[in-house]
Amino acid sequence: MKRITIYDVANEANVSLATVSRVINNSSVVREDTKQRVEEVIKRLGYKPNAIAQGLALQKTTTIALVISDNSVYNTAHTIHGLTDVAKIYKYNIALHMISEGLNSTNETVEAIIKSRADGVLIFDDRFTKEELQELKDFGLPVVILGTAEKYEDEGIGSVYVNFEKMGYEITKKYLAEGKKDVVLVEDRKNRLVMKNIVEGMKKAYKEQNLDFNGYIQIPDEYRTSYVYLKEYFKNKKHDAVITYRDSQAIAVLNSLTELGIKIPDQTEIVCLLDTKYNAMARPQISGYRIPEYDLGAVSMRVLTKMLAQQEKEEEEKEDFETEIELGYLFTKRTSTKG
Amino acid sequence: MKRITIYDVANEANVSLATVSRVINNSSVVREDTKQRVEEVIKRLGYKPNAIAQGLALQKTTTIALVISDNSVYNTAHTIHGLTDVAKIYKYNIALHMISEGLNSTNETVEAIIKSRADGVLIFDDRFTKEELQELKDFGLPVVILGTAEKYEDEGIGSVYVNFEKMGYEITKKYLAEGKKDVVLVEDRKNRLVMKNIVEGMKKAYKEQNLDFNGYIQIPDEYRTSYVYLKEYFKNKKHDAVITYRDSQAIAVLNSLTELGIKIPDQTEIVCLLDTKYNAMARPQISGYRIPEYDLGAVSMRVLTKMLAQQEKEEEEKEDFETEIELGYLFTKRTSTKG
DNA sequence: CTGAAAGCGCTAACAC
DNA sequence: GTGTTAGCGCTTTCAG
Repeated sequence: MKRITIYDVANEANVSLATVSRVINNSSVVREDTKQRVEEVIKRLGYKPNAIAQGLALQKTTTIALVISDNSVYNTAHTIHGLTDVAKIYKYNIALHMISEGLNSTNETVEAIIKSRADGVLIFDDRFTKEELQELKDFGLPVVILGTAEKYEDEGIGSVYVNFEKMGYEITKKYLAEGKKDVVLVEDRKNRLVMKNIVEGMKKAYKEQNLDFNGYIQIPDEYRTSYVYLKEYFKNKKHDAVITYRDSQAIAVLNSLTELGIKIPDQTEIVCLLDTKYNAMARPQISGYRIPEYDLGAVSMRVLTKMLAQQEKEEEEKEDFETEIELGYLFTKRTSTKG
Repeated sequence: MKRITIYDVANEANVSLATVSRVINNSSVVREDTKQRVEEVIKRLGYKPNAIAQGLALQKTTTIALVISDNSVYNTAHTIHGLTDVAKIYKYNIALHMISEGLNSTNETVEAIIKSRADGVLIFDDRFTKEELQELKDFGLPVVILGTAEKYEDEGIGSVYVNFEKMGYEITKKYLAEGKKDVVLVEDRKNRLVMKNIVEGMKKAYKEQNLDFNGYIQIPDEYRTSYVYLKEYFKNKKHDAVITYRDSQAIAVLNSLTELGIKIPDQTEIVCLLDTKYNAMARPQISGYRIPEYDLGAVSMRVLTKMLAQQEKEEEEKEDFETEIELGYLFTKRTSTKG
């Protein structure tokens, strides 16, 4: 299996490999006729430049390492779509690093990324430690964290996120203003950091009314699905409003309450913070916050490419630009809520 | 930003770079004390072997190109999970190539994969032409196609799939045997090849009873969601059973029928061929075929690694093994079907 | 406008 | 056991 190299086309076209290199890179001024000749040979021989060799010579791979966790992979499709679309525009390749519970750690992933000599890193996982992120930075890799609202500003790490604390605050405040004092949040064990943010927002709203928030429904370990637990839970507890993060939980709440004969939204309202099409398919339809998932990916990739471009520049040319971007969200009222 | 190379550690440890290479590759017999010394230096300097340089020297990258289409990405999470888990075991990296409508073609993707010098290719998209697949093969790349039942045997291309034709045949046959002669299938425009397979299976079942199948409900172009169309459609049409491919369509059918006052499953039964957790959340719960999505990824990656291992062997040592693997499926009866 | 040659970081014979 | 050296395929000065 002999693969065509730049030497082969140089020989065949009676030019030096430098010239071939020039035509495949559209660089400098190659005389039109020799360019034509070389291109003809390239086509005839089916030559494809070896990106690995280019990577070695140029000291850059034009690939971005994308880190996803086995938790997040189940709802990152739109985000990945956005991110790959932008990567395409800037001609970056994507190396997928999946963090799979029990199989590999964030630590090993950092190691793998560094060895791969990716040019930058996009992380969709909130379990990386400061030290691990620092290791990437020390290696000269721009890093963008996606989806969490933690502040990394001082670390020089980019981040693109939705402010779930604010979301939790706003929705709770609204209910409290309506005199509904019993607003609860259903735990999502797969997304602890987001949960923490939401809880903080809700607490803040309660505190403003001089009330204590203690409506965090934690699902005990022995329950595989929240549905099973919730169905039991709601037998004795009534709430003004139930808030969930994931669509499946919102639907579980809906089903539990409906089956217990509780009227939605009259007796209890339901809101899902991470809206999906499935919320609209439930009956009654579940209200939710639509977050810009595609943009989450697209914007973070764009921030990363900017950081990469910045690296290339001379010290005095560097521009200042935003590396922490908060994305908006939009409440979509459906029939699981009133007013 | 000076990065540590193998020379740096060789100097620091007072050995040649060959020795360093030996210890990082655990190869041959390096004396224990020099090994220790080298490892100490590697650690102290924070040296990480450059996978790009290794790739150039070894003529292999230990990366697999994974092709996913913007259509399939929305329901490939489990498959990707399975596939990355196995890749991890065999220490393969994954390069993600997303085919995005309008942004890039299968053609360009083939080009990118070849340039990247990936060692093998996993394709989760049914739009590649024979010529494109051939081009990959001509370059010496083992290819495994994932998810479609087309036959590539003669092309020496692996494939791992679920037999949807059989599924369509079986479910239809069952209904016909019960005397229910009006079974329909709802179109899914995003998955034409699968649709074709299902229709063929259903036709076969009808033909065996000397009946003609003409229950393929095609959604006109002007309808953005099947729900809108179906709700109108079912006003005048009653069927014994409605079959869909995607969960969202099954739920759309369920909602349409319920809202029109049609009793499920008494008047019409609903079956979803690609079962998901959302089917279990609908009320009544939708029956469906559970397909082994995780295994689809895991098995295809395993087949690919076998093909890769085979390449390494001498001609006479090559073993024969299955490169076309049909995965099973399991019908999960819920309340949208009787009997 | 084009060619010669050095170098990117590493591996793998081949010596010693 | 360990060192020397010739590539792997490409880019990029530097001459001409």
